[in-house]
Amino acid sequence: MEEHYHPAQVEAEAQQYWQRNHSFEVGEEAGREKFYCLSMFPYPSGRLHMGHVRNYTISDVIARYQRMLGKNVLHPMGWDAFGLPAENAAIQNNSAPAAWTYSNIEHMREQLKALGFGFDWSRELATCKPDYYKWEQWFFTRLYEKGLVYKKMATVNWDPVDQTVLANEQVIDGRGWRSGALIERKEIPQWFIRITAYADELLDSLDHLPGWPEQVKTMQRNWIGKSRGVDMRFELAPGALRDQVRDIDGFSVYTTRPDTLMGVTYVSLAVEHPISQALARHNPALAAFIASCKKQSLAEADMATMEKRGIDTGLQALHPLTGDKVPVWIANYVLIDYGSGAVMAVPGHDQRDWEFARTYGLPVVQVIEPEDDAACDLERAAFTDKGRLINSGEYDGLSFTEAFDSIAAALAQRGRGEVTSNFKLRDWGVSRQRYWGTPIPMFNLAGAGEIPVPPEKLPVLLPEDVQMDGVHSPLKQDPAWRKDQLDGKAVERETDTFDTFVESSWYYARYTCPGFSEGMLEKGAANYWLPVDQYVGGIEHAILHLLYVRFFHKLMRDEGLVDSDEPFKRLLCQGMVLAESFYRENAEGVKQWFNPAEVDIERDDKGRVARAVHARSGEALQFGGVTKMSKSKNNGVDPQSTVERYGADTVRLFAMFAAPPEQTLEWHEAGVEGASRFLRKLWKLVYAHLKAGQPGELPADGLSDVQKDLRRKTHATIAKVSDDYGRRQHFNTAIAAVMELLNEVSRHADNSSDQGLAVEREALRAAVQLLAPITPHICHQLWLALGEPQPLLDAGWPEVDRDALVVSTLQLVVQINGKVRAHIDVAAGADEDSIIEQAKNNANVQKFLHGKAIKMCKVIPGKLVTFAVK
RNA sequence: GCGGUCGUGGCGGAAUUGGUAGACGCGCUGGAUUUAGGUUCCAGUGCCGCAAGGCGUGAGAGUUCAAGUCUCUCCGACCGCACCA
Repeated sequence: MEEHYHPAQVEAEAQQYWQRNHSFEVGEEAGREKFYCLSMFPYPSGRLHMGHVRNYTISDVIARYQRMLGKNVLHPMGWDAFGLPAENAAIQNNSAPAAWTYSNIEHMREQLKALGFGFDWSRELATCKPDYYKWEQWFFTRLYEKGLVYKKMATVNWDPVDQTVLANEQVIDGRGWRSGALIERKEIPQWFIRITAYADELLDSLDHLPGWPEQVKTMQRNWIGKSRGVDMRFELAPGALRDQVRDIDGFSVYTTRPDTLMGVTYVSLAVEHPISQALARHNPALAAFIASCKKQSLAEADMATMEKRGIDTGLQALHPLTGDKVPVWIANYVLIDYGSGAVMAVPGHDQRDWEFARTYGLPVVQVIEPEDDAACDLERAAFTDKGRLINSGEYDGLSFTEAFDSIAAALAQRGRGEVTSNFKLRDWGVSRQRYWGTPIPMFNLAGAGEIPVPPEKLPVLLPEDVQMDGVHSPLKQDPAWRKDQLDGKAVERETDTFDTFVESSWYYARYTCPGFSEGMLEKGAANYWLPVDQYVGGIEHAILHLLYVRFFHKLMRDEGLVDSDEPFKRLLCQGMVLAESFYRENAEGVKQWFNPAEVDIERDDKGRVARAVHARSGEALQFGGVTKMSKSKNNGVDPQSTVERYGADTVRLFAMFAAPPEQTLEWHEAGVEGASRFLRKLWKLVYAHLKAGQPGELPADGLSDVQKDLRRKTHATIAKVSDDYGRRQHFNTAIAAVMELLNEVSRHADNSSDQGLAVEREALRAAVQLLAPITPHICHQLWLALGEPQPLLDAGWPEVDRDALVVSTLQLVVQINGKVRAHIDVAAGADEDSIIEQAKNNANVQKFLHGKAIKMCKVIPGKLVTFAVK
């Protein structure tokens, strides 16, 4: 064994060993417990970032730990290869998205290998390859046959100058990012998958996912947004304007608060509502209002925070119970996609309606009063709590529940409404007007209608050798590509491509049989490995991706492809990676950001940052806070250069040590150095241990107290670390526990006897095994150095020797009125009375008990003795 | 705006079931060794105080013998919001 730790050499040797032995290539083994560990596959953006490193280190640690427990572990990797950035890069570099993507994959694969992740590379897949997207296309046509796919008009961001559709991301302050033109909303026909048909199941089966974080399940529940309410019908009142909406005689409204029905003072329609559209054809003011709304952002966050505006249509509707006339308005905050695109406005009891009514001078009527002493002043705000009805005629005095039922019954009796459930969840629009994606496998017919592309014509190939003009999709620019024949008739190919969430909704299943050419999934393999036992990925995917995947799994189940109901048993959502940011402001107030690697920090004697200075120029810089690593703040730390400098094990160790996985992680160079220092120390301890001689057999008894203490620490550490890996998934505390163990080894070094060496050997052997999932390279080498016959990967997990944990005395805390006043050592088996006696005899305890009456005295076994005195 | 999460020393964090707040690491201070493989080792380090002790987990209240942990109100930061992935 070398005296000094040389990470580059150690890591190259370990990686060569794994590669030579195909250590991570696995197959189905009947009768052996399997474990499928999956991390979210990366978008091949060009270089690995620290978020990737964190993600894959977490899943690698879990996979290696499960393997050491003896399981058959699948840990695959692939590429989420379609998407917008490839198109942008292609334009910039004047290359094709495919070429750019493939070269990024090559580079990133090497970066991943350098980090020593134990992936089964034989199963690697890329979603932009026809043998992958072919089955996605096939599956879509199956869904079409089942009626789970349909086409409808939907809104997109339209750049009127470039004549193209933009993603929300490409709209900045309401303008196109290239043209700078004011963006308009435009309705175009698009394909949808009927996720709402599975809304109830997606909601209900959340209750059967104990391995998912509660917050993710809550977010999904709220996103699905099931509510119970009443769907009711407002007839239009007779009047002059009725002619303009001749074929429409009313509209429906959904509300979860039918108890407030007597407080309705107007109704509001969405801009896209058929009545709004019809009236606008005759009314220039309405048309102008609608046109101005079309300039608004599509993003819901903007919709919710924008100024609420509206316009009176002049039309009136009839209240479904009283028959009173209420004015019909058009308002910019009414969503066409939720409910029926119309809302009944109750300004007294809905804050948004209240603000709208205040702005436009509409009446505010109170129909609910508080049941408790809650504040209710309709001059200041709406009263939105549930309460008791007033000013509601025959319903006065009813509670929320009573009023809900009575009013719903009255509406039903008149044929004006019924109790229904409603979902916030909307069907999944999968059409994208872009080139670099899976072509949607549909033929559009000359007149109207469409035909799914038959299986023998799949895949619909995406041409890879294209020129990007920077604005339009090459598919849409190429009339020849569109043309096809079906049964001798000319048909036209759909030129839209799929949302990339479609590819990422089933890749986990395809990993079980990536080369299968006879179908989407090979059932034997899929059902051996699925469901995934552990999924690891960013919290930013908590809703969309994770909901679409769950939906797809159920679709595949109903197609007979998989047996399970849910794709992922256990889910871990890791936090973001942050770093310090530094900038200098120039005379125009423009900030120039400097990478932390170029900044020297001067500290005061308390260790606080006193001054930050640009290393090369010596210029003073401003501190921009600790924020998410990003291009815009130039605070990304490059994994590759960090690996080259410190080694992969150090990078992995720091990533796991600096925070528990679900929290944000602050990347600090000094912390990385600390991790590196620890690995050198570990190496040195093993080296010194081996130099001291051969250990003897570990004797059954006759150990010194110091030796017993070290054995106790060793086995307590094994127990703690196993729990941290398996149940808690808190790897930072696992590492801290091993650090404590090694601190004890170096403090109480007793390598002068065979017996002492044996105890030390046991501790070091355990430490190497316990760290192996996190720092596999150095542990691989140290394990060999310790002369172990089996490779570490398959050496198993250390077992706790319960006998080593036995203690003869315990330290208890003595509290008086909740304050710690003494520590006492008591015999392990002591009874309560003698413990209390011993506590009372303690000098400091006596001082605090003196002259006081003991009101209460209690022993919490193994922890403390507490007195309450007066 | 809606939904979710989080606020603990100079910093990252620990405290797992209401029971010793600050494990482990970074930084800093002092000392020793060595000036070459990004040294190493020892001691100290929440704040106030000579000490006894007091104070202390974003702010304010509450429950309890006991609250970082439970409840309520408020403040701040972050994530998601359906065409970024």
